[in-house]
Amino acid sequence: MKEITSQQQRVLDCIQIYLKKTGFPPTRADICRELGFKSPNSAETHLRALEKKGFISIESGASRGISVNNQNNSFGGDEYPVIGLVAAGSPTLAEENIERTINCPKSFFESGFDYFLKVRGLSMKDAGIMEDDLIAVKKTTDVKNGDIVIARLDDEVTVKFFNRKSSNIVELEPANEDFENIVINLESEKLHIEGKSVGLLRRN
Amino acid sequence: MKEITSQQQRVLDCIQIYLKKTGFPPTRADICRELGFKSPNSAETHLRALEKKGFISIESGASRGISVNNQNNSFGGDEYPVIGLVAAGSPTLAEENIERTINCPKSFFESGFDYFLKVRGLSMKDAGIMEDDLIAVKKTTDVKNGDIVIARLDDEVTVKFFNRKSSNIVELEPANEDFENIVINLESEKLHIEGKSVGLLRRN
DNA sequence: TATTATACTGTACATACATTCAGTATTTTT
DNA sequence: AAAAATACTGAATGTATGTACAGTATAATA
Repeated sequence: MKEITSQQQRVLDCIQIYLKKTGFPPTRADICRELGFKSPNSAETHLRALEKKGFISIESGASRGISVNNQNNSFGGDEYPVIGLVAAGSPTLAEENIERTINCPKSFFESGFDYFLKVRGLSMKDAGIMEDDLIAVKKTTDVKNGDIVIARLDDEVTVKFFNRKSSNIVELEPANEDFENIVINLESEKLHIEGKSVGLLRRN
Repeated sequence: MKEITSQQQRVLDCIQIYLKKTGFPPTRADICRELGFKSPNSAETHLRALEKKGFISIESGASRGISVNNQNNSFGGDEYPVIGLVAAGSPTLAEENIERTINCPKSFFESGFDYFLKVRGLSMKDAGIMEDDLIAVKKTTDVKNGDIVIARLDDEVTVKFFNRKSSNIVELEPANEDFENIVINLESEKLHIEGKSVGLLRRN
């Protein structure tokens, strides 16, 4: 795959946007209209260049016979970051915390979600959450008792069941008898709820 | 969305298959070729019916101006069937066994996969597989010791660890101390390996 | 019983579209 | 310094394609 020029990139983007908007590829004239060209041959030559470089395929003679060569097609879905659950430090979306990204439909986990969190340890094993599992996290502070939450205590981030005992006592409960409940007095300790688990992804 | 007739369904399927294969919608003539019609008007009338019923939209005057009205499907992935793990009967892809489908990128689970299996029971809970989890199953008989396999014994389908003890003794091991190993003598009993687990999906 | 929807074949035609040819100009590569 | 790639305008042409019109026939509604 040779390098693409900026104008060719504009044409490629135009094709993908048109495709997403209408469901079918643009004609030469459509591309001209979108990008302000005045001759269909402007689009034509760009298409030929894109084809030569391997970015698209053109079905000869067919109207709108353009297909984008993108096997790992990220279009339509989104790239979601995978964040490592480091012992210290919050799971922010800062670039240095992002291990990689996963392409996944927006609506994949019912209530929508913001990122994947890679699990360390077995403190939630009885809830079926194992080491290296990816938890789909929705950023929210609106959590109910029984929710699996991503909580930050000082600089420690953990995944636990949320259980509000009283107005200022919260228990974070593991799902593993080898671990103990974390009891937090909100008056003396600072608890930050990063979000809650809305799903899980495991890849063998 | 009114009900679709079988012929209209064939046309709709044809459009989606064509779209997936080529990247752009078919012409009336293409549909005729695919489905054996001899007049472009056959395709035309079916398209009009599908449009009237809301399954597709047609851009008037535009070549190949067909778009499938499928809000949760503009994604460059595939529809994978979800099959219930019924106590009796094999998890075939027969239509009556398919609970629903999930749209998911082809490459979502590394080695590729064929369908999702909805888990019943807790026999694999220590492996982090809980009730109602969806196991991504790759159809294969090439399994190694330690793989989580989908096995059929007579008409019983189970998910267990695979462990070949000798040339004709296979053990299927649960991951839950409340359950016991299933020892199979291949000479007297018939074991069918449906496939193996290549991932897991859980939606809260 | 009349009417509408379904399910086709077959012909015809205007136009939407791909594609080629002829230019001009700038930049990059050889 | 020559050749090739990039980046356009503008006009022309053949055909790919949507679409309307004319029929035939059966099943489902009203």
